[in-house]
Amino acid sequence: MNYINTILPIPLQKLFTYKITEAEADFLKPGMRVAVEFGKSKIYTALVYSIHTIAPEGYEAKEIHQILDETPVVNDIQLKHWEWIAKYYMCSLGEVFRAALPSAFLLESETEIQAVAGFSKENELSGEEFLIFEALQHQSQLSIFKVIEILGKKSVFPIIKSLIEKNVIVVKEQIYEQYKPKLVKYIRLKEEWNSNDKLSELLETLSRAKKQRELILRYFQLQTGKKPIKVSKLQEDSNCSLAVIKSLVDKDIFEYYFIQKDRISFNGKSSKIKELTEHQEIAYEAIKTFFQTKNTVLLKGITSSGKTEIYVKLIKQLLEDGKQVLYLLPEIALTTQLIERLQYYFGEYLSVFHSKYSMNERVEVWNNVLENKQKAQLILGARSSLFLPFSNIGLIIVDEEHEPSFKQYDPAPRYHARDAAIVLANHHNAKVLLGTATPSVETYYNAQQGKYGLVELNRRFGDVLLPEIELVDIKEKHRKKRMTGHFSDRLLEMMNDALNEKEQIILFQNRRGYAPVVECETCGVSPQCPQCDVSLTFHSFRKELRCHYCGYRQAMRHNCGACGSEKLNTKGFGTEQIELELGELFPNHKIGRMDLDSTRGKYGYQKIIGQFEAQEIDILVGTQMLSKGLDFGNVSLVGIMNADTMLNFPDFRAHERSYQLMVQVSGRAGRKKVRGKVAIQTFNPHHQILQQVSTNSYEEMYKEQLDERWQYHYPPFYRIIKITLRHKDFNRVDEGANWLGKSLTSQFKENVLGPTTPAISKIRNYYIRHIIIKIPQKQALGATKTNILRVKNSFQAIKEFRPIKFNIDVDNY
DNA sequence: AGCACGCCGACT
DNA sequence: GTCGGCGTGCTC
Repeated sequence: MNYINTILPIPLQKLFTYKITEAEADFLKPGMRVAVEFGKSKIYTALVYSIHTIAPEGYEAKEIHQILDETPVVNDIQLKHWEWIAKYYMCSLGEVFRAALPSAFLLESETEIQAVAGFSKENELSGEEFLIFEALQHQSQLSIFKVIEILGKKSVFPIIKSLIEKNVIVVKEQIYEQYKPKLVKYIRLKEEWNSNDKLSELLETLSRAKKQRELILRYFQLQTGKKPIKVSKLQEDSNCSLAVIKSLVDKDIFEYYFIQKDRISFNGKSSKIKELTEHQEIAYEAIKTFFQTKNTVLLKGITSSGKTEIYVKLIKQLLEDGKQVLYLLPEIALTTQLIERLQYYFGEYLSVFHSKYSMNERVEVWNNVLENKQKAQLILGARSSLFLPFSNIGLIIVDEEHEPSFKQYDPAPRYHARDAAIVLANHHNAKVLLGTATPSVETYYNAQQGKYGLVELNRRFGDVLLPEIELVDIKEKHRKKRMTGHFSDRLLEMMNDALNEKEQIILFQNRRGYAPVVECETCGVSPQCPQCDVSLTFHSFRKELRCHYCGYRQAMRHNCGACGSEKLNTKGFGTEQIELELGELFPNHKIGRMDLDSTRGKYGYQKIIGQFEAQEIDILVGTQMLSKGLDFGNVSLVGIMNADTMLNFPDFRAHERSYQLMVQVSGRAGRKKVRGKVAIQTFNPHHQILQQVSTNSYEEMYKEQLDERWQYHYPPFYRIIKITLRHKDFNRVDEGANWLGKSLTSQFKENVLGPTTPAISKIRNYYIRHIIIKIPQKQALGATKTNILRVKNSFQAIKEFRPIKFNIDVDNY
């Protein structure tokens, strides 16, 4: 007997064994997909993990339903990498599988019912059964969804069951492959007309059809280009209707044919690579030298120092060596600006992989990488492109290495793309280049320790000076009544200067400080979300209150829900309000806003950037999004509205993050020619991080942060694993968390923190508890994880605790 | 994770 | 008396 072990896209640790025939055993290889029945009625896409002849004990293996691939869609290196991810990040292989494959590869099954021919005892059916029976007389099959619709209720299964028993219907699983190749319709002359002397004969026959004759002539004109002719093109050029073309096809003169088209195609020319400046050249050589002895190199180059040019030169060399290159960057930095720039150099080798791409587009990129096609030699993508089926990577670039968005938080696998990339590169024997102006403390530590090579680039391109940073004390400005709304007189003065010079301005308002909370002036109560432990935020656009955690919304009310007072005040400020204030302060200038709300949709965001680039917008207000990868030549002033909200955020990385964010945002100022200016408004200008930002002292910031990390047992000295418990019943999570806390403490002693209640203690009606486990460097990581899993098992053996949702997040930073 | 099975309350 | 609530246990 032959069997396969398969990975199913579910969070279960085990592999599942299915029976296959001998022929199937010969055909199947690890990495191919099969459709299998799982449970009573569900069909899943499973991935073949191994093929063997060992019969499982204790149960009878089911047969597979169908083989879905001719050749593997996942290769051995990927499987090895998945196993590392599952083990390191403490999740199941199934969860990695689900995250890795484009959703179109995970086919969906849908149950359909069909009538059994010849059933006539209609009077034996109940009313509802009859409804279904009758519907099936008009349609050959019905989906369960339709049945629900017809009966107007959710629990239709008993009725379907009874109909099956009475032999009225049968159930059929309909499987859909979601990927459809895109076909383009072309047209050509039928073979028999394809010679010169036939042409006159042809025109003769059509002597009475003027339009058709014109069309033929136009066709010949187009044909001289020797390229296939699209139907749409012919139609457009000839100005004829489709009917004319169709009648020629009907007359057997033309025929249609189809060519499978890639949705993502590049049409343009690539061009020569720019010469590197002297400093870039030195950095480039240093990187190459390090690569001889180190697998990972950190390129620490200040903003606007031209890191991209160095990447480009490295990529070029790798491509010439016939290697694949993966260029990872945070989603928000994946802007058209950068894509265009790289397309300019590597057009025909480049594919982009992006969550905003459609399912079909993603499958195409996947297949191109799998087949190692020319256009998939360089992949530009966000963290999930790590899962593409590379066979021959030579280099992985992780740009903006410090970006927190490289870490996936939910759902599992909770992996960090930078760290997973380093492991992936090892599997490929490839190199990793981490690039950033502001390395994360962990990475810089690794570089200092000699684990990574370190290359610095401290000159801006064209030797433009770093922006001049000014701290504005708004506490004092408030006291002296020099504030207009949220703007200090100093910031306004600088803005006026810039506008007079016809230069553009970026104002940065951190998302954390976004929430404009409504508060009653009489009793101090502000409206809360009924499902989460947060205040609702006010959105003036729709005059409503919203919860950012669950999406709950309600109309803005005019009196306080607690005391009835009509004195409601909006506290806090967000991008929206800044935009409003700007409208009053600068009525003659165009103002744009960029945040999650204003950039919905695939192009919403490009549109705003486009307008700003074209200098149609003078002042752009925005959140974090603004700090990444955007390059605007005419921006001379950057204003940070309030630096304190981010500094005071309760997280051991708050200071590091604030530093990074402020430096990145400041980097938007004065990228060409003139030296830019940055104004940072704060209540606390003596804060050491602000001082470090204004004097550009990364080293000092790093040392200070590292000291704190050492003192308080944080990474890179200790590793952190965070456990989250969630349940709708407050007492149950509370008891569960206490039990778990005790149990873990008996294992790991003082290295267990908590259980703690997070600042937002309830989301979507689920109460939350956190427990943090710190792991000293000398403590074995693998053994620690095994121990944690053991405790988890005994936790879940207690039946009151079993319904509590249990998440493990390894390296939750 | 889904999903079916099974055992208790509020309705035709 | 049924419908439907969600606790429990299993899935090759």
